Amino acid sequence: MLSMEFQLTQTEENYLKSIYSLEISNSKNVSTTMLAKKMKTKASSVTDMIKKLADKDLVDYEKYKGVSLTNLGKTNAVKIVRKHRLWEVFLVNKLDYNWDEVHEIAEQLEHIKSISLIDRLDKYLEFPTHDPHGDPIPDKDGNIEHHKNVMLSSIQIGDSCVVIGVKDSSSSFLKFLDNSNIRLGSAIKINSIEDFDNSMNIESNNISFSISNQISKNLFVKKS
Amino acid sequence: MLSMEFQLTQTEENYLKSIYSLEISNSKNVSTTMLAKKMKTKASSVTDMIKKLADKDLVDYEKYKGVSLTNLGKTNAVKIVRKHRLWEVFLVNKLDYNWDEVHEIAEQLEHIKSISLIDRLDKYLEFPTHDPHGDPIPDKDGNIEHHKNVMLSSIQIGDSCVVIGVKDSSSSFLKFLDNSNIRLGSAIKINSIEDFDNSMNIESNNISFSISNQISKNLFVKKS
DNA sequence: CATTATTTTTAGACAAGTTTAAATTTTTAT
DNA sequence: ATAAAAATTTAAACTTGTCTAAAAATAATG
Ligand SMILES: [Mn+2]
Ligand SMILES: [Mn+2]
Ligand SMILES: [Mn+2]
Ligand SMILES: [Mn+2]
Repeated sequence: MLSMEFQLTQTEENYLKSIYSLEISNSKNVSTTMLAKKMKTKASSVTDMIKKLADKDLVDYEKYKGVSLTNLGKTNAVKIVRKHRLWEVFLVNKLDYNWDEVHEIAEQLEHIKSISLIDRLDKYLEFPTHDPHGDPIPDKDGNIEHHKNVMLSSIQIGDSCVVIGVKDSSSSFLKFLDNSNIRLGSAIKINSIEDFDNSMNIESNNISFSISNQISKNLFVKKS
Repeated sequence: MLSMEFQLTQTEENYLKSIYSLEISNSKNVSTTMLAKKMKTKASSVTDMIKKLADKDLVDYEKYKGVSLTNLGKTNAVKIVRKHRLWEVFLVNKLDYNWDEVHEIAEQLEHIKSISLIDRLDKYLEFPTHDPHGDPIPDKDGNIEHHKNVMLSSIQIGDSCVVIGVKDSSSSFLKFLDNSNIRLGSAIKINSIEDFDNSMNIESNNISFSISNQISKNLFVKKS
C-alpha cells in the first residue's frame, strides 16, 4: 500500500542480503560482530549502517541486541537474492562460465536497477528454479523454496544420495568438486565413515575415494 | 607497459565517457560548462573531478582552458563505450527490449568490472559491429570505426539513402521513428525540401510524408 | 558478587562526490 | 580600452560510508 519506492544504495542492499543469509543460518538476531565479519568491515561501521536501515524500517534494531529484518527488509533482501541467482544462471548457462567464477560478477550485477530487467532475464533463461550452486531462486513475487538442507555428513553408512547443492560457494571448494567429478546431480554412496575424523569413504561415478568432514559438511544432498 | 591496473569509480568512468563524446562532436577542448551540462551537475563539481582525472593522467587540463583526454583516458573511455553498446545489443537482441528502452540500463551495466565478461558477451552476441542505434562497437583492442556521419538533412532532392544510425537516442525521438516506420536499414528517397523551414518530404516504405529539419538532422544515412 | 574479557556504541576524522556562494579569469560589447 | 557579462575556479559545507580510538554495556569467570 504505502510502497514508498525508495531507492537503496548498493551498500544498503549488500547489508540486507548479509542479514538475510545470517538470519537463515542462525535463526536468532544477527549481532553486530557477525555482520561486520560477513561484510568485511568494522563493527562501528555496522552500527552506523544498522541505524540507517532501522530509520528506513528495513530492520528492527535495539541497542546491544542485534538486528532482524522487517517484512519490508526481507522483501528487499529476497529481491536481491533473486537477481544474484538469476545472473549466475545467465553467466553459467549462456556465457559458459564455470560455477566457481560467477559469484563476484553476480555480486555487482545484482545491483542493476530496472523494473523489467530481471523478469525479462528470468523468462529468457526459461524460469530456472535453482542457481548453479543449487540454491533456490525466488519467484517474481518473492516466494522461495526452503529446502531442508540435508548435509552429506549426516547420511548413514550404506545409504545413497544425490548432490543438490553446496553450502560453501568458494572457488577453492568448487574446484575441488570439479576435480573429484562431483557436481549437482551426482549420485553418492557412503561406503564407510572413519570414527577418528568423520572422514567418509564414498563411491561416485564408480570410483571410491575419501573426503574429509569439512567437505561432507558443505554438500547438500537428497536421499535416493 | 606501465599498465598500473588502477580502478576507476563509476563517476570517473561516466566523466571519461562524456568527455570522449564531447571531444568527438566538438573537436576542440571540452569546456567545464559543456561537461557540467552533459553530466547534469554543477561547474564546480566538474572542476573538482577534472583535477582528479588530471592527477591520474586521464586528461590534460590547464586552468580555464578545458580538458582533453590523454591516450590513457581515451583507452578507458572507449572500453566503457564498448561495454555500453554490447549490453545494449544484448538487451535488444536477447531480452526483446525496444531500442528506446535500453539506454538507462546500459548506463549501469557498462560499469560492471570483470576482465572476461565483456569479451564473453561479445562472443555470445556473435561479435556485433553496431549497437541498436547504429553506433559502431569498438573491438577488443579498442579499434573503432569512425563513420563519416552523413546527415539526412544534407541529402539532395531526388537522391536515395539508407538509415544507418541516429544522432539523438532519446526515447521520444526513437518512438517517433517507430511510429513512422523508420528504422535502421530503412530506404528513404527525398522528394522535396521546403525552403522556409528545411522540412523534407520523403518517401519510405512506399509512403510519402514530411519530416522537420529537427528530424532529418538527427538521422545518419548512407547514399544508395 | 566482583572483576576481567568481549561486544557494542560513540566520537572524531577522512575520502568521494556533490552543492551554494563568493572570488577570479576570460570573453564580449560598447 | 574599459566595462559588463559569462565562464571558471575556490571555499566552505553536506552526504555516504568508512576507519581508529575511547567509552559504555554485556557476558564470562572466578
Ligand atoms: Mn553485491
Ligand atoms: Mn549462487
Ligand atoms: Mn554510466
Ligand atoms: Mn546506443
